[in-house]
Amino acid sequence: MAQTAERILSSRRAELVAAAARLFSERGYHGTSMKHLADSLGMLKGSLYAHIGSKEELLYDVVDEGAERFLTRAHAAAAMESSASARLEAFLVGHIETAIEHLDAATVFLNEWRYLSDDLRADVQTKRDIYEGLVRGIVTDGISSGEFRADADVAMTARLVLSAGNWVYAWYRPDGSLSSTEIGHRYTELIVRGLRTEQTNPPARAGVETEVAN
Amino acid sequence: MAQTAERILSSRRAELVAAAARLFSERGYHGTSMKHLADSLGMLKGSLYAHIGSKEELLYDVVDEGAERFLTRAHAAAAMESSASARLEAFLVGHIETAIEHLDAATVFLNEWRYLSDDLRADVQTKRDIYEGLVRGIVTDGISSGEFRADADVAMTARLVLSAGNWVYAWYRPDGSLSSTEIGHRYTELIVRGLRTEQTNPPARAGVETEVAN
DNA sequence: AGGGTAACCAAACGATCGTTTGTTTGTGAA
DNA sequence: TTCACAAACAAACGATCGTTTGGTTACCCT
Repeated sequence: MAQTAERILSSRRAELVAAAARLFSERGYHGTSMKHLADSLGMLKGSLYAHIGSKEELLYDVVDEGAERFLTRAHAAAAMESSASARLEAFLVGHIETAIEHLDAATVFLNEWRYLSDDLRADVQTKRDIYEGLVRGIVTDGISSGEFRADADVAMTARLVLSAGNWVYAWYRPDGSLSSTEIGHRYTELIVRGLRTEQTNPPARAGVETEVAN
Repeated sequence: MAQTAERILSSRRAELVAAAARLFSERGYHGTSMKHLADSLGMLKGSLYAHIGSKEELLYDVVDEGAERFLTRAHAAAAMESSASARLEAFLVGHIETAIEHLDAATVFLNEWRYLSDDLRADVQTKRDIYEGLVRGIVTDGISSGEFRADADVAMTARLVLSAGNWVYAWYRPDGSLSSTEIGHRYTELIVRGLRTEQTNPPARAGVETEVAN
């Protein structure tokens, strides 16, 4: 990838990418003009081209930055030496923490990546496939270890986890009462509880039944 | 709403809206020009304005059409006289069937509605709030009837259901092996299993574990 | 046969699009 | 003091943007 060298050398360029992430996430890629971007940085649109090659290159940088962040956290979660439930929780919590900490880049990664040209989009697609493979691997591990139900649908379970995480950007507001960690924890609880085999269910059983109304 | 009358009278207009739904879903609202739209219909861009008032009006029509479809199905599901699990399944299956049957409008409804001007977007936001309220109502009913765990998180559960349904557009391909009904059914199973109180768990317990396939 | 009308064309409007070019400024190293 | 270099300006490029205007078909109703 050609722009790695530039990215290391230029610090001003990183500011451009950060500003682009914010604008692309708010107004969309096609809804953001180079003048918008230049205005937000207090310069003229032509001056941007001292730092970048094209508008699309900017989009790729934002999207790829998002992809790399998600992948890094996911690899760490998948490599943990612990139960599948714990790894699934680490995966989902990591995903949601990443999405919220870098909400702009995550939003662009999820919404605007499809406007990349074929070559660049294929790059991103590869990373997305790897990402989904990591979740599926965790679920598969949980099944073969007996931790999860043997008849669990791996693909659909992985999709449910990703759906929960990927939709956070659409409803999360920074002033909400739940931390990103707490959100991930609660989602995981909901999902994992339905995945467990009976003997691994949490013990508190009699206590629950006393609270049943009706 | 002013354009209802026009919508009834003109059939050609409906074709414009349908073409706009397809293009907006593929290229995004800002990525679709009036020339794109006119080309797809074999006419000149200026001629479009015999049928519509503005490009944004077209976006609103597509988005609102999507919102109304989701709401209609959801009201029907919520009004069913059956268990909360059954209504939750009807809701989610209805959502996913609607999303897949009208994939273009659903995609635009989910992705492009934020580009509406403040007034029109507020209209849509109201409908989204009602929609979310319907899911929460079903979950709340399930808790107070004892069908769902008393400590279930209503807001997060509703969000999980909506996340699962809203993300379908992002991965579903018509050539896939699962029908929309089946997708909704499997998601519901995953979610509801984690919601149930213990005594309402499905009976088949020993038989499940023999079906190790996947 | 004539009037109405829906549908569309042809041409243009000013504004804005992403990008390029040549020049000027400020700053630190030699 | 000079040189180098990064950063930004000033101005323009052709293309395309959403929209408007005035005129031209073709068909239905009576």
